[in-house]
Amino acid sequence: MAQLDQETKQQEENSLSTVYNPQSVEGRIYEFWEEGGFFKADPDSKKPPFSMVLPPPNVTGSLHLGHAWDNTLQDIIVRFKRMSGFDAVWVPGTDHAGIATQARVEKAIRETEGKTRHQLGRTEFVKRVWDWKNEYGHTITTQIRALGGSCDWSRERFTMDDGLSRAVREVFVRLYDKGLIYRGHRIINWCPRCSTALSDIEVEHVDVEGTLYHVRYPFSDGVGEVVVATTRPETMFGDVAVAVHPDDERYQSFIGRTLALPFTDRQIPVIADEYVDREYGTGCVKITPAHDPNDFEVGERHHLDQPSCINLDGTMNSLAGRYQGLTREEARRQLVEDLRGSAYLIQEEPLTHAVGHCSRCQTVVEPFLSDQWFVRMEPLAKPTLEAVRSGQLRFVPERFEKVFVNWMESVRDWCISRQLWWGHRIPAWYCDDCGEITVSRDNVTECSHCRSKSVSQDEDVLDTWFSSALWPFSTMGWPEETPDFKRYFPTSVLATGYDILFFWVARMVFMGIEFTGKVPFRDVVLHGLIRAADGRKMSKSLGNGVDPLDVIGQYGADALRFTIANGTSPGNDQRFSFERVESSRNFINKIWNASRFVLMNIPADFVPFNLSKVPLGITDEWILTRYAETAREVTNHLERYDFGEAGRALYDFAWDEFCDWYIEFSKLALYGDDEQAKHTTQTVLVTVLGGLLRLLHPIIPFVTEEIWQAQHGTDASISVAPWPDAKTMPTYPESVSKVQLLMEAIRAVRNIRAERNVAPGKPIDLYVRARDEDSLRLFHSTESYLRRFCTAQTLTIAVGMEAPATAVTAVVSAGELFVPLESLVDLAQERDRLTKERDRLIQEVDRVEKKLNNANFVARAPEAVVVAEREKGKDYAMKLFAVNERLKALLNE
RNA sequence: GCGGCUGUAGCUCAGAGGGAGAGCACCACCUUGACACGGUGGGGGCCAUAGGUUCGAUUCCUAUCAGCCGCACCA
Repeated sequence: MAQLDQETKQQEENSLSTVYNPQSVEGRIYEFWEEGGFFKADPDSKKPPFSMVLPPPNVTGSLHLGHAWDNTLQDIIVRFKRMSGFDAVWVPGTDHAGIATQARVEKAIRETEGKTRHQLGRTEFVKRVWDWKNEYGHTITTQIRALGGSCDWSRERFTMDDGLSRAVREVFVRLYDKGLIYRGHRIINWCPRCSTALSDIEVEHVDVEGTLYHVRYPFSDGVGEVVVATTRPETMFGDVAVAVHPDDERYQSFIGRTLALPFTDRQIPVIADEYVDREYGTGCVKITPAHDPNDFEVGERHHLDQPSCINLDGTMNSLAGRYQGLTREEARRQLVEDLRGSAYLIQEEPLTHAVGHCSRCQTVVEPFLSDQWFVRMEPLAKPTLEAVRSGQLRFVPERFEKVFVNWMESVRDWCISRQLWWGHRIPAWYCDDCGEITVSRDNVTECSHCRSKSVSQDEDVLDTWFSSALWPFSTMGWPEETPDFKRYFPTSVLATGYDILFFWVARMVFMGIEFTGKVPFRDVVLHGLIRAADGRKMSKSLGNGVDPLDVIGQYGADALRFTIANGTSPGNDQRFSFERVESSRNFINKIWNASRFVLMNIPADFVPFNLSKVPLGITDEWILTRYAETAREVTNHLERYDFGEAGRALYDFAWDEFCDWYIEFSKLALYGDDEQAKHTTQTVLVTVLGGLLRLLHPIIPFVTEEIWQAQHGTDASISVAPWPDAKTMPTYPESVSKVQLLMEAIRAVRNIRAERNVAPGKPIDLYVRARDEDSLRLFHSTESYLRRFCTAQTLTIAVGMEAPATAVTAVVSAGELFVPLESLVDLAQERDRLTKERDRLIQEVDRVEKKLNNANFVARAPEAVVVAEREKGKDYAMKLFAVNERLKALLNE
């Protein structure tokens, strides 16, 4: 045992290990890349530029599979472009993620010191967040490295960097000056738990089982009543009116009368407004302007008060009388009970309705009336829609254009102020003396209107997406006209998940157009969501999340990347399963071992032939052709962002054709006596492997680099090796069809062996009846392959030979193969076999004949299709004839 | 309500106007001088349903059914 261990160890030291071990490779390779500066862009380069920005992840977050997905796709793109001769830059960076980061640091401080942020004070708290960022802010960028991301780290940015913060202020001031940013007293979405305003898209509408309460509001004079229907009775303390439709005949006489609001001493009028739907509920709507956006508008029209009855923390205020201090939920429960008891409540109707929830913490959002900052969207949306319609912005897959346009067309003003401490503070100062607002790029010490020194800055910060929206140009140095900005903006491609199409992509587009006059990227590549193996969303609460770092640790980054890339079909979700990662790992191991084989069979001082100057065998020509075709396909797929298809083409070529067939074919020459043929084969092996590695490199960068190093020494990196250019590669279609015939024959014999339980190693006598002179030449020229792959001790090839007695027959396109068996051939079994084959062929022949007999088909189908169909027909007919002959012979025995 | 996606082998999913594919699983055989994370051979599918376009539809169009996702909501 000890000896064996030692042997294995020695073996590993001497040559590449038989099992690829990513853990011992990937870290070293990434360091090599980073130290070599291979990913650094060069603005002075003569190459054409290609640029991308990384969607900035949360600086204090850690990598999840969604990141892994778009990072992998982006890395594939940028590596492909870099190898294709572009000065490619991929700008990385992180996002300050206002709410998430603040909440996280608050929690940490609460747990360690038992203090709230208010106890620490704003300055101290912000300092703590920076400390946190400095300590944990490298986690995610380290993880992107572990994944193999070929980012230009010298250009790394953070949304709260000085430069980017300057860009934020510049944008704010310019929009304010143009009237595109304003401060307004409006109903916004308020999250009582995060205690901040949210934008419309940060609210998720979830269907909830609720109740429609029918509540009696008596008239003040004691004569009669109206019945209002509401899902939120607790807001009645903020009611200022009850509205009915002006044309509603039932309620004409009510309009203008006064109601006594139950449980209060307040009197509210009945008003008429067309907003009311006569069909819904009772046709009487209580109007609560401070707690409902529609009511707010009704209130504005009728110049009504806007009293709030709920505090920012979600509890009831003094207007709610004895319910003061209760939470919204408790107040509702209590109130409903009291209403029941007091006979105000006349009906409770179950109702499913959509209720807004905070997308971050799932708390029910409170529509709240407050002063907030908004971006006026209409003037920004217009040029954006124009850019999409004119094709300056391309979506992959296309269908997202429609989604994007729909959203843009109906977008409402964007609430950008957040009641947080972590973020870009709004550059607006209020004057205590004249009450005017001063908005400025620089910090303000005196009011620009009245010169008063008594000014104070707005307490709020901006929505994190406000700074993310500037990312493609703020990272390039804007508003300065830096060399990077001039060369790399607008960027070439943006790749991200469709879940942030509105949050991020849309906003980058209109900000880009507004401030640079350009769409910030040409192509938007959108991928879906990674789901758990059972198809459910991965989530913390379900505990079914998979940590990409665990996957990398277990299987290697390449396996994860290959899995994700191969699972990508444009715009669709994919399920993650370890079975698929395993199969990727196996593929990588296959590449590793194929490479080992090639390296083992090439002398250290090997000088390859010039393949255009030496005679090639048909298998050489075949694999070179298939290599060229694969290179062309993969290139096309990558250019169209068809990552899954690219991966599949490579998988099939590498495994089925290069490994299973060519490497096996090559052994004949490698272990043979013909030095010239051996050298040719070695050259082909090296050529195809080298090309294959380069084609694979964007998807699985580590293993391909490791092999490349073993093959070429350590001076250069495959990451900057030239992309295989299919246009310059010769192809040999004739050899391809010949090798196909050869493979068909080999498979047929293997099939006979398997069916007849003839051990693969057991030699047979093989008789080959060639169909014609061409086939005869083919079989003769491939004799050595037939012998080896059929394990034939004797091989007899002829046209028109007599079938040997007691032989099993296989009919192939180039002729018939006879394998005489020592044991008696079971005639019945053989007849069954051939009869099955005959039936299949008859079907095929019928199908083809039907087609060819159809005059319309021959007249209207493309010439090539008709020709191909005729060829097929001939092939089937010949095979059928041969099978029938053989059956006849068997019946005579 | 409006919009979109998905429905193909037991499972997960590709695919393309002209002979149904992969991975995993399954069956049989094989340690053959790169690889058992391997090799060889094999079984398995009216490509959701109904119409239409077409010489030809699993693929394009329409409708239906089923599942999923956005957006908008009348309390």
